[in-house]
Amino acid sequence: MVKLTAQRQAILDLINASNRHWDAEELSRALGDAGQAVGIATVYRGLAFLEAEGLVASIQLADRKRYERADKAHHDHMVCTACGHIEEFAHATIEALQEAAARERGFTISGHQLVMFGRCADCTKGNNT
Amino acid sequence: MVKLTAQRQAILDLINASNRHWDAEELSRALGDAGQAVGIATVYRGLAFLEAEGLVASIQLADRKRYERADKAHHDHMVCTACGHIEEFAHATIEALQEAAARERGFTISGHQLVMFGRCADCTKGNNT
DNA sequence: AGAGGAATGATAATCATTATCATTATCAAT
DNA sequence: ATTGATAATGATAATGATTATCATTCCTCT
Repeated sequence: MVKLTAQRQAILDLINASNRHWDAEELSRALGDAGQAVGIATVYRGLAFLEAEGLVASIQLADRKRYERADKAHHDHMVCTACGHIEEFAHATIEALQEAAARERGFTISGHQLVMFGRCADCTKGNNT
Repeated sequence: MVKLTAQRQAILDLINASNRHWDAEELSRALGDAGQAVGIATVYRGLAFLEAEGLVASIQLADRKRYERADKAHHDHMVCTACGHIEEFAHATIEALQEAAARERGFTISGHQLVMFGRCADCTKGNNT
């Protein structure tokens, strides 16, 4: 079984090269621009594979799924509804309380997602739409 | 401007009548079964209106949006990935910590969503798929 | 070199949601 | 009650992200 193919490696490299939160199409386009064209279907499959292997992480937003590096400590996200900026934050206490709440209810949690929506610092000041 | 029409009232009544988390199609089907047929497009528009008015609340899951009563204290959700059961939980401390984290970063939060995924108590015991 | 199995890529299909548009209902003023 | 303006409805088409299909290509092992 092959697995980490050239295309998947290219996707992974691109994600690892920054702190961006990419969607599938952005990745396909960026790879094309870099001379390493990868079909959109392959990008989707590659992302599913990379995520299953724990090599990339993702957040499910309302409209699309976005992927980011996995080699960071666990964190959650604040999404600016004005400019799209995504900011990360980690909070050990919140994590611990979540787990406790799940345990109390007999839930075996396999994951969670906390997303806060609002206006980032810049947009709060600048009065963006 | 009219607003709370018969169809919207019917949607609202149905949602208020239980603790279920409905998606648009379930609502349309249930209304049809109850002799009060409402077109699917009207259900979507009605839900958007009702949510904008604060009359219903929603959670955005990976695949679809689900609506529930708004006349409950704020709470978050645990979703069972085996049976689909949705359980609610409220945690004032988590809420407060979230707000503090946002404030620290200059974020003006307008909302948030915390969803935990895993197996509910029954499915953990019963070994469902 | 050839076979078997997996990955790729172009494209069709799917599915939730939104847009379109003709028709109908509602409200206010006559 | 009739008209007119405005908004809502419902059937259906369109959209957009994601997944499935399938012929072709690529590995890897023999």
